[in-house]
Amino acid sequence: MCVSQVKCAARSHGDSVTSGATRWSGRPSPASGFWNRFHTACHARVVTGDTAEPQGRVPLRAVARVTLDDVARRAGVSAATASRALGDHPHVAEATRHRVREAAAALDYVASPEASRLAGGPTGRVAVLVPHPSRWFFGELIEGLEAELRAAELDLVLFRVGGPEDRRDFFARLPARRKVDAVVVLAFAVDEAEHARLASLGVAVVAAGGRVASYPSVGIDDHRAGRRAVDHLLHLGHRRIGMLAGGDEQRLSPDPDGRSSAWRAALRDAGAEPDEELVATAPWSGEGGAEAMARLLGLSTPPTAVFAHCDEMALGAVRTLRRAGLRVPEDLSVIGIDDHPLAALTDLTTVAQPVREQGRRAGELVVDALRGSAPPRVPPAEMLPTHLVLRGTTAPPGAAR
Amino acid sequence: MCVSQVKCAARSHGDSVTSGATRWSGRPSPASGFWNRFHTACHARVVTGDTAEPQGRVPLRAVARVTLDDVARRAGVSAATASRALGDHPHVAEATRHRVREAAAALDYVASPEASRLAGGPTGRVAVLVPHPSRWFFGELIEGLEAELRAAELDLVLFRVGGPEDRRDFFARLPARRKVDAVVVLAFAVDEAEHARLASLGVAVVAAGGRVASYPSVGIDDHRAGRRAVDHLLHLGHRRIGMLAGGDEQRLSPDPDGRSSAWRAALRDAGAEPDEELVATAPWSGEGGAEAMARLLGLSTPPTAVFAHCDEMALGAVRTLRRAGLRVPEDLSVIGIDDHPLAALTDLTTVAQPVREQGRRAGELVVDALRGSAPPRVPPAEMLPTHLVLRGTTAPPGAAR
DNA sequence: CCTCCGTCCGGAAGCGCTTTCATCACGCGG
DNA sequence: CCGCGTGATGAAAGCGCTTCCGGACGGAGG
Repeated sequence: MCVSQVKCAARSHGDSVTSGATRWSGRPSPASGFWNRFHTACHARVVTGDTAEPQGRVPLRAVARVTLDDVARRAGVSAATASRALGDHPHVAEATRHRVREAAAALDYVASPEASRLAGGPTGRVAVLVPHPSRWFFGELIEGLEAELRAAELDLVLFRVGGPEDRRDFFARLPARRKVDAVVVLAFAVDEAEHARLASLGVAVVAAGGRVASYPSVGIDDHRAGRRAVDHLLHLGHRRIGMLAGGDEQRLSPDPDGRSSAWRAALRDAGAEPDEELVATAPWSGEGGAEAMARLLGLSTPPTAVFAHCDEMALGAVRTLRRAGLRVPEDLSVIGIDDHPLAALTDLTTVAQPVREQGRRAGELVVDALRGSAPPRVPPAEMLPTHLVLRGTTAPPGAAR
Repeated sequence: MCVSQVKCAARSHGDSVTSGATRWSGRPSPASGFWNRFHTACHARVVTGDTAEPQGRVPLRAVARVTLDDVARRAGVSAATASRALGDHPHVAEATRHRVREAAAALDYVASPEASRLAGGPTGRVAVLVPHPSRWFFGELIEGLEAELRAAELDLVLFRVGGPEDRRDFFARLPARRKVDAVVVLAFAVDEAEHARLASLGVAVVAAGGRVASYPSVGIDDHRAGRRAVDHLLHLGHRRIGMLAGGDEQRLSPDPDGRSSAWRAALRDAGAEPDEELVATAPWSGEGGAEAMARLLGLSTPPTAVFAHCDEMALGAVRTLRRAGLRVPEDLSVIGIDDHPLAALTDLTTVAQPVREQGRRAGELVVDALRGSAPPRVPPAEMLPTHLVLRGTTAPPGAAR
């Protein structure tokens, strides 16, 4: 067929190719077809048959591979010197360094990351472990992280580590192995065994969107954020306050009890004994919140206000309430945490947290770890500020006129 | 300080190290500190001073680097044979292959991607170009893609290509260069110059979330989806139908006119001349939709229904309407496209599209391109089905009792 | 005037893998 | 019983880069 290809090497050695070898390179295996076509294009020649490629789908290799040697030659120095010059090593004459830089720029030279890494350099890659990329919170975190990593010329490799089996699989196979310089763990707790496994990667680890002991981390103070929310409801006069808690079977939250304990503490401080009956646990989603809210409505004495662990859950609760014919906030107040963009649209009162900023800071921590000389004695655990955003889903109890 | 390190090599050659060399390796440059600490740990020894690391932050390198040679030795074969065995090449005895596999498994061997790539193999990495990772649509696309790529043991490298300057920067610097086997472009159009640049990467290109001529792609039929939405409104009896169009300065949508042209065509087919006054263009966001809706409300004769290019815009519109004291759908109907999870929560009527599935299929196309032998003559352009989801934001005009 | 010690640079040795080429053992028809 | 094709294997040559070593060179110090 027109896709048959023959190695130059084989060709250049005359027709001494054995039929076996020819068969092998002529019939691309499932794993080699593409590589023949693209990656070894510089060694390969396409032997077009009668049905020549109509689409102009000839090998795409358009840029010639510029190597360090090319740069060195152009600058009139050796490859060793060129490498030193580009790598900002000392003991290179200023003039030489300049010449090499110019040559590199002129040739549009980009070091091969593979060769560089193989010879002892860094990979320039950072792994990001994320439970659920499509949730706004994680998307936002990633966005902040990406911006920072890009500025540092690091690439972001995404690994989804969602359900328990994903998680097991990841830590068992450790696909990030030998592939990255650092790992960022987004918003989930890492247990002892996993910690050990991660440590065996021999890379820097940073946590974002929550705290992980023993790693540098950025996050918010969950307890404080929770207090802000519950205190707001208490301040409005509510005493029977329900809680829609994010389920945490997969330890998605490093501080699963922060928000929950805040609810208890706030109620106690207000002189109201927390009633565990008012806690409904469900997945961190709109559906979860809707379902949990329904459970609370089934109580003989439903709450007059609910505190949801996140905005999605809060919005789910609002839907359940509306469907039940209840008015928000007149009949029941709802507050969340996050300040999801849709919270503004749906007029949801919430406690805002700077999510993208958390990603950004995590990126900085990574860069520090990679570029910095000495790691800090005690891993920094940054807490970014949160603030209450008053909107239309909270009001004093019995506010209906 | 306690972080000073000396190369084993330098040490083993006795104390012939020059003071210059010592100075250089002893004082980690901004770019080398971390690498000394982690990556070249196997060549380095930590010379702890009096202030020994108290945190037990000794070099983390815990796993010994297992090389192909180790595997080969254990299996009692040469490295060449081991490589062939693991790479599924022919001409390897079944028994040998088996032995090598076992040895590799036992040693927990993972090929060094750098070395592999350098020697002509694939990188096992796929670049994903995404405009806006925190938007649900893209997150979902990424999630689908990731699942598929993971199954094929490919890593996903994320590049945010958002605003025009990002875009220019990306295509100018082409950071994916020499780093990936394929590129997936999410939901944005690629112009001629960019196409050429991408082609120069010498990798496979796939588009998802929209069509891009000359690349294999997956997406939905925007025109058809738009028709479904507008036809629904027409069917309910609306004739004065507004449109909240997603702004497309950055050519975020490969088929910018698909949804818009659907609106025109549907109206014409229904015997109503489309009134361009009823088109409000704004960013693809809740805020954008809210603002665009406000503009339409300012018309002397506002529409009785609006078709939004996406659910976020539709939700923004709903907020504007509520704030204006209008009831949805009694006073004005609203329909979107996407079936965003919050659409279900907010009872928004919409045209659902299988976003995650698009990501998944894009992943398959990538794998096909990489593993497949011959690229298809004409790049496949898959259209995934959409369907109308009836909820509570649409009703016949004047439905208020 | 001759060391000694810097600076600056080139040669060369790998990094861990894939692939080519040569070799070897085997079984077969002549 | 020899030559030869065939399948299985090993030795070795790179891939492009970083880094080590030592040589050349020049100025300071004896």
